[in-house]
Amino acid sequence: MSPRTTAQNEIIREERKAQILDAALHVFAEEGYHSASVSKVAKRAEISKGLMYNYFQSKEEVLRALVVDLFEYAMNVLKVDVNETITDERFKEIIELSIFIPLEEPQRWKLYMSLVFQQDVAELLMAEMLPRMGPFMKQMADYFEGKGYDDPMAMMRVFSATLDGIQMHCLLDPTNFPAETAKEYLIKQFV
Amino acid sequence: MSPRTTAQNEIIREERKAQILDAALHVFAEEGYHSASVSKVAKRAEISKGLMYNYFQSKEEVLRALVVDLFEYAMNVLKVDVNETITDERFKEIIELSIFIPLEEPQRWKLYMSLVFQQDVAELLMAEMLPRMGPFMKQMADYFEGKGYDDPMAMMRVFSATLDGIQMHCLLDPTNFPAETAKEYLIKQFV
Amino acid sequence: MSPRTTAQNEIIREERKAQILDAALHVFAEEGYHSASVSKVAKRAEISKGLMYNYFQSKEEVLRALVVDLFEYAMNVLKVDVNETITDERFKEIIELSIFIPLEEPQRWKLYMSLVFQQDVAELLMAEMLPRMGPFMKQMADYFEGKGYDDPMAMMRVFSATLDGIQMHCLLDPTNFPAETAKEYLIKQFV
Amino acid sequence: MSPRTTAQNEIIREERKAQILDAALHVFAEEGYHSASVSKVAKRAEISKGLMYNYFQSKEEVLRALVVDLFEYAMNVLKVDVNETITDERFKEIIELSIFIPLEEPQRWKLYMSLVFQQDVAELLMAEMLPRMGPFMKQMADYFEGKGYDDPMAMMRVFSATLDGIQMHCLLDPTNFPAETAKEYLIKQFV
DNA sequence: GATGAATGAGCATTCATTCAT
DNA sequence: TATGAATGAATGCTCATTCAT
Repeated sequence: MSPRTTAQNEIIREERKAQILDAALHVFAEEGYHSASVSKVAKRAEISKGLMYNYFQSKEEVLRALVVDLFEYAMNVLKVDVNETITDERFKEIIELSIFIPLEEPQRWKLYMSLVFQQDVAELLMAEMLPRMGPFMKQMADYFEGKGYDDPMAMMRVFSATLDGIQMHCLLDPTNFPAETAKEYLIKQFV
Repeated sequence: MSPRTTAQNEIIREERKAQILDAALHVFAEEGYHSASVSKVAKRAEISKGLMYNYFQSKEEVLRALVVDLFEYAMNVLKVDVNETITDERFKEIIELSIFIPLEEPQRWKLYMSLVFQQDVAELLMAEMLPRMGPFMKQMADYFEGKGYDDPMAMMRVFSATLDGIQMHCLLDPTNFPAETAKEYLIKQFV
Repeated sequence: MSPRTTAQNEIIREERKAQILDAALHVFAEEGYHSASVSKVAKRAEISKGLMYNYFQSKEEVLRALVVDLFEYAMNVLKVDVNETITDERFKEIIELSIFIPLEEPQRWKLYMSLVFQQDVAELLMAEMLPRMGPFMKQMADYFEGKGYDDPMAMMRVFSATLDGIQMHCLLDPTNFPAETAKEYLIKQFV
Repeated sequence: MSPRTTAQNEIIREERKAQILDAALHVFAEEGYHSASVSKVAKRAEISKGLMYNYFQSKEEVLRALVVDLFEYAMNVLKVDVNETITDERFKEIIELSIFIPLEEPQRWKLYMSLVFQQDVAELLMAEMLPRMGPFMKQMADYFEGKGYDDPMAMMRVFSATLDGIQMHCLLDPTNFPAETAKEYLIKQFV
């Protein structure tokens, strides 16, 4: 019986991690991070409770990993490349993707939203997110600068806030919120 | 000889209730509804845990009372009168108040925001809020109708979402968020 | 405002006590002594919790009083006179009354039965009951002695046990238990 | 390398369950089901409170298991075989065993008796017991039918009640109750 | 790598009892 | 006499985490 090679182990580990994070995403989103129990996550991941602690040091560590994942996922679907210069066309695309993508994975986004306002968790969240967000925000500020705004940084923040508000309402009431109207409105105002 | 009069008891009860709700507001806002313990609320209110249950049937009932309070407070500070017709001047006022008032009582608003995305709690929240919100939303839709928008209801929702997004960012980063820019932007776009 | 006279107070006290005991009987019987709360007893008696402690030192004291009451009630309905000599006719009457009276106030008897097997309560119960029971048991033993039994005391205890068993089953299943058959059986065997 | 095998775990589980039930039996019997605390049961079982909930979903579930156990134990010691026809000899044996067996494990029986009259618990108890009791009661009714009684079912119930009464007194006062006299009396009357 | 038995601190809630009025 | 606000210890139960295997 030859033992698994290190490489094989690495693959197994990655798979297991993904499995756990996927389970955690659903359970946390459904019940809220604090109410959700590690047992339930383990059960959903079809592994033992003990094994979870082999992969993540604590429940909080699972959350942290989830948040990092979320960010990477978001950057991917928005096709962010922090080195390009944003054109009007590209800006429109960002708006469209931002509004419609959350609807494809509402669990992920609801979880994220629910965390932002949980003071104790938010700090952890921001510690992970902010450094990663910076370049993207800079990029958008540059776009607004090109548009001739006095205070492009401020404009970028107003835009971000507006977009977040619309995403939020889309998530909370996906069937009734007028996403299309919102999209057109955003494009008219900001592009 | 005689015990406390009914009136005296009524006063005590009202005071205590306010005391408990105030404590709960802070503790829930700081730690999130689920993480916060009844013990901590009681300690902050400087009463015994048992007494809390003399005033509220459960932790959830405290939350419910808090939410009702919040709504009434919001309607007051926005000086809402659902029978008036909203003028441009009045609409400007609503925007200004909406942006700056949360900053005066950030705890209240953070709590509210944290609840919206807590799936299990959100239902409870919406059951209390929606019927109360309806008339105000209608009033704003009428304003947009007067402005000649094709779909005033949709516009109202986009406006609400935008405003919520801006309030949210104000709350999360009060020192850096450009509230003044946001206000001017909202007035320019919607009034 | 003249104060109440001592005599008037005494009457009020007796009434109140009866009121409390009646409430306690029902609440204890319905929920069991331990599960029943003093609050509920007070509510049923339509007095304040505090006042209960004016009349009884503790929940246990209420129970004790209830048991004493129960015993007196039982002795009354059985028309016990410890000085008479029991005749066959009288013995038949005791059997009949013993079987059918519990059915008229099942609450009282169920409570009593539920207490007998609650070790902690049973001691208290027996401390109150046994001294009061003694003479009546003696009286019955005398009856069996007259019947020529070798060990009349033993016979009395077997009879008591039999009677208790039948009472118990009557109470537990009043609609189906063949009380009439049981009565006839007892009379045939013991008289 | 590998964790405990399923078989090993099964053994541990069975042992622990027995340990908990044994502890619960004593604690419940001594203090009554309602008064007894889960903590005390755990302490007596020399395990943590938490572990109890690994084995039983609730305090009530422990009780239920105890009752089922009790019944099985009773059927065993009475050597019940619901398919046999009861002879006089066998009937005598049932009487003897019924009187003397409770004395060997008084805790078990006292617990059982204490539950019968605890209205809320009794339902649970009967739901478990009645379906199991039925065939045995039928068997005894058949015996009385064979004896030529008019209403063998009624006779069976009178007999059961008598037996219960005698068991009850035996348990409550094992040192003084004339068990031998009772046994002879029962045999004389019913066999 | 993997299990699940085991822990102990913590939770929301209840309740007998006290006491200022 | 009468009230009910107030207490604090106790209750049934949950759960993140540890650890022997």
